[in-house]
Amino acid sequence: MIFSTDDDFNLEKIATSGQCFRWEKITGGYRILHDKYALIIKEKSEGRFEILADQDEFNAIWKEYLDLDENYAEIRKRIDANDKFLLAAAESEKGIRILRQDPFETLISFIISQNKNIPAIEKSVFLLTRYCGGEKRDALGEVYYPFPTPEKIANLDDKILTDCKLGYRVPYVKRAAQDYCEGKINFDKLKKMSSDNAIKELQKLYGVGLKVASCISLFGLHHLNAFPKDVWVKRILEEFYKDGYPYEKYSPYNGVYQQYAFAYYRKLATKMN
DNA sequence: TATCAGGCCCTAG
DNA sequence: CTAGGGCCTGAT
Repeated sequence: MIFSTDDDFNLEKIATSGQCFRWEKITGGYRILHDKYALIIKEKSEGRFEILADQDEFNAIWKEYLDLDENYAEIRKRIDANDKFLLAAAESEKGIRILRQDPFETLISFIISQNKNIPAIEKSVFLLTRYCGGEKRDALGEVYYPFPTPEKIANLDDKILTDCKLGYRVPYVKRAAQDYCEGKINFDKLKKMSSDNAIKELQKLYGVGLKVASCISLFGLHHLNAFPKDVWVKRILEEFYKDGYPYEKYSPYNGVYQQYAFAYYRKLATKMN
């Protein structure tokens, strides 16, 4: 089917934004893996997308995942006219959306992400899905692996997790899955909390610090106000917001602006080198 | 060979 | 409570 949108929606920008680790570039578009699902999507012309899914599947899964009920152009309009850096960042990076990813997948993926660059994260996540098996086929008949269930990960041998290149994160990943299985993590409850409180709760998990907890809040619980501070964002704050960052003014969309700023700054930084 | 990458744990002070 | 060393791994 085809769907159209006149809101910000750029596949490549989302794919490279660092919020998701299972988008694969294919000719003319992407194969998106999410939870146990797969979607083939291609942009046919400006704002017109072809997807290999029927209307029911689109409505049931992908519409929500791609956050198509949110209006990102409106969110961009709230940026302070004097905030030159953020205005430039949003103009350059518009098209990024905050996906509504599966919370458990997000939890595990961002525990894995620590001290890794994006290709390394993608590799580890892929290996984890492959070792867990459950082979499925996408609409083109190609094999993919669903994201493993908590039970599966909780019962994996440490040797397998090590083979996924998880290194010292092996016990973190395992314990997160076990905690979930034991009912110690309630994502529905966390979703209803403020991002600040959810982050505090998430930080109680072994191997989850402030940065990872913030990413889970933003990308897994869809708390658009969560503001992950990695080394790059810290540099942005030092360079452009010496007198303080206007979190209050940008509430409740701090996380969206963080994504623009992060992507833009990284682009500037890589251009320099 | 050393350093760093979208951090976190743990120990010392 | 804050600072700093150590840590799997892969890239440069």
